[in-house]
Amino acid sequence: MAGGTKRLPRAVREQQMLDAAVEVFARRGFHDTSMDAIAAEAKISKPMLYLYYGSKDELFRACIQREGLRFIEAVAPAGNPQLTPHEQVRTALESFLDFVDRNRQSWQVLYRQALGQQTFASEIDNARERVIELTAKLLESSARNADPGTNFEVVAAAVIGAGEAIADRVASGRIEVAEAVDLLDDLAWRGLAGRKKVD
Amino acid sequence: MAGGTKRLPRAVREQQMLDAAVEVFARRGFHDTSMDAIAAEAKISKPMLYLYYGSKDELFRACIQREGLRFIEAVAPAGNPQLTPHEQVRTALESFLDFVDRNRQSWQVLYRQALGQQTFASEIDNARERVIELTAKLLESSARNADPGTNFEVVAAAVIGAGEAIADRVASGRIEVAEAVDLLDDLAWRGLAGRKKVD
Amino acid sequence: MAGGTKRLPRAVREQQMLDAAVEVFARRGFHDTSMDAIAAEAKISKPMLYLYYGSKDELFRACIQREGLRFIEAVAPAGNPQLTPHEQVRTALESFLDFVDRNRQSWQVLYRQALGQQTFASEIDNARERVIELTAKLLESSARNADPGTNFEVVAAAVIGAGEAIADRVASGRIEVAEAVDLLDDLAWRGLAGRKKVD
Amino acid sequence: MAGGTKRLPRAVREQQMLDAAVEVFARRGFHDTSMDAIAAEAKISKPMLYLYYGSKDELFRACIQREGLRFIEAVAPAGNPQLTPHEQVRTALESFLDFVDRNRQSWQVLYRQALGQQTFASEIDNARERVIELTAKLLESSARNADPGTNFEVVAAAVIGAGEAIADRVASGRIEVAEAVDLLDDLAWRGLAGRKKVD
DNA sequence: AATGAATGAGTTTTCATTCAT
DNA sequence: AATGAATGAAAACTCATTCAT
Repeated sequence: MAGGTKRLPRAVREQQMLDAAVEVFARRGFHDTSMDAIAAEAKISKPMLYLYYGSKDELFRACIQREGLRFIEAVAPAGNPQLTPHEQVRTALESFLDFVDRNRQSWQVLYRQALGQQTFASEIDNARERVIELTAKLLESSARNADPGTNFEVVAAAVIGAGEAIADRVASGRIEVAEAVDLLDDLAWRGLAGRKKVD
Repeated sequence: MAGGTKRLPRAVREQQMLDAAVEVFARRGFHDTSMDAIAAEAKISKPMLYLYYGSKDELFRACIQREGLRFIEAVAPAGNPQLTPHEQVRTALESFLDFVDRNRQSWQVLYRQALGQQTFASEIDNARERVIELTAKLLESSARNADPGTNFEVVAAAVIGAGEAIADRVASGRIEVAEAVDLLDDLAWRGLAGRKKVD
Repeated sequence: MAGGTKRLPRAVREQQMLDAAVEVFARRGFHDTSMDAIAAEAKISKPMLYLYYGSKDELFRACIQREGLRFIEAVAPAGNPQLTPHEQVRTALESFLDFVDRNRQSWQVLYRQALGQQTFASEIDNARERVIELTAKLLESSARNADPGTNFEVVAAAVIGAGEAIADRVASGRIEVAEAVDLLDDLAWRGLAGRKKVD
Repeated sequence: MAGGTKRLPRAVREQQMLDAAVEVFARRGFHDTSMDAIAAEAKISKPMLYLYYGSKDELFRACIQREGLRFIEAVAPAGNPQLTPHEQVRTALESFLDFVDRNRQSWQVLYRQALGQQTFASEIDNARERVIELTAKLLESSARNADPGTNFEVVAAAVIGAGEAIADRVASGRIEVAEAVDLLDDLAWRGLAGRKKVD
């Protein structure tokens, strides 16, 4: 009677499980999260977890994947050709930091942490590289007058890196999204020297 | 009489142990490293480890601390007042990436990974904050003409974040230190828009 | 409408299941065989298996029983009164080893293995005892001139034991049926000491 | 205080553990024996078991090995050149069945059962083959007047097989060692047909 | 008649950690 | 000062078995 034991279609259960997994992984970290804990959180039995995801690793991988997708989906729309290059970059930044702000746990623990989990670092790096590529394209089209030899992918990596650092500050509440966006936008566009005049 | 059981002064033993610990933690990651493995690497017995460091956590903490110090020591000299502000920033960047290049394991696994280890994230964040503060000062004195309201600490965080991202690329051999320094220096100083002309 | 869910008469289903069970038990061993695997092999659902056989143990028992029957059926015809005693024994041997040769898996894994499965040892022993009794009768009538006090059942056990050992060698391909039959026949009839002259 | 927790030298513990393992494996069978049960029987903790033997499989293997050695040691002395061939065979048989009689558990479950444990069958077969070789040599030198083409190894296999079957009857108390020895000796030497005249 | 969905109960295995010497 | 011996506690994973449909 106690609410459990419902027969749910596969797809629903899958999400229910991922939700629980993300939640607990986020709260306690990968290694300190037991399958028992996830099962409990999802209000299902452990074997279900294994039935659906095969192993703890796979489950975590699935979490990363889903969150990665959501992440990309949140940032991608910035690439709207209707906007000027500058606006596009700004929008991307905004989407990014906004996503982090609204998904602090996912960001702080899933993303950051997975990088520390040898086994999954590549998964994360893939997602990140996709974001970097996307960003590189934005930058490329937004900085037409830049040095033609510019390696935009690396520049994008740097910019994303800066964004990540700021994102951490957003996620930990040390800075507001709006302020962060302004700062990064400004910094990216005009650099340190040009914060008033040019060097 | 036979091999082993040498009585070493405390300080020596401590380093011997930390060396071993860093080595193994770096190679296998925090959770996948057993105290057994560290003891074996240090060629001492496990109880010794506990005698000196009390617990695995403390031991790891000690590793972080030492590496953090080395890190700061490597970067600090950049704050040489004899150099122009620009030179100081450049030197700092160079020291930073150089350190990473020469200590890839420490960087990639100890530093990055510790961030994922809930328990130690603060340790790392402390070290990082110190670096950020240092950098903030450098930036502050190197950008005298900047907007007076500029929050240099956050800017520094962003710059360090960019640096970290690039550092990852250095550590994984995807980019050379020299090139990375040039790129970051250029990016930081003139921003995206100013890479030739102004926006 | 689409594939599956055929309604089959009980008897057919039963055989289909036993076939699958024997196949998988033989390939992987009792404990390493999951009900899932059997259901998959039989292309039916697990509950079906339980509906028909109640439990894994019962299912295995059913396998043993069926194979035991086939076994007896293969050997029994040797008891043809038209044949001389010697011929009968020889024929029995031949049938036995021939059965093993043609049912290597059944022999090597089902039979041998079941002996190791505490729970089923008795099942096997029963089947074996039936064979031994059969053999004992054959021997009794084929060795009219033997010591009248001879305990033929034990002799039969020994002979069957020898047969089993040789059967293992047949099943593993280390000896041919024909050669094995000759050897055993000779050995049984004349013993080690009398291996010079003919019967 | 409760008797446990003594510091024992490695060698002693090893035996203590093997004793317990053999005991429990024998009583319950390989798969139905948990490491917990063995640890309890040995009055030590489970980790010790793993420290010394690495895994359940290895532990079982160690049991087989030890029992196999004891087995061989029990039978080997029969190969005393002072005895006549006939005596040697008889002594071997006697040692064999005597060993089984005095080590019923070892025989009935370790030996028989291991054969059913896919993973260990080869271990057992090795031990058995060694016994067969030994026996083959005995037979060869005890049956000088046999057909020169005789494949003694196979004959030995048959004899040992017969012996095993009888051993089972000994182990289950259905026949006395003495009677069994006489019967097998007689059977082996004179065969079924020759059960009238004396040696 | 037939099955997809679900789980209770257990197993092996691994560590960080501590005595007794 | 130094260690071999020992363990409590927990985690991942599996499987026979049963509902609800």
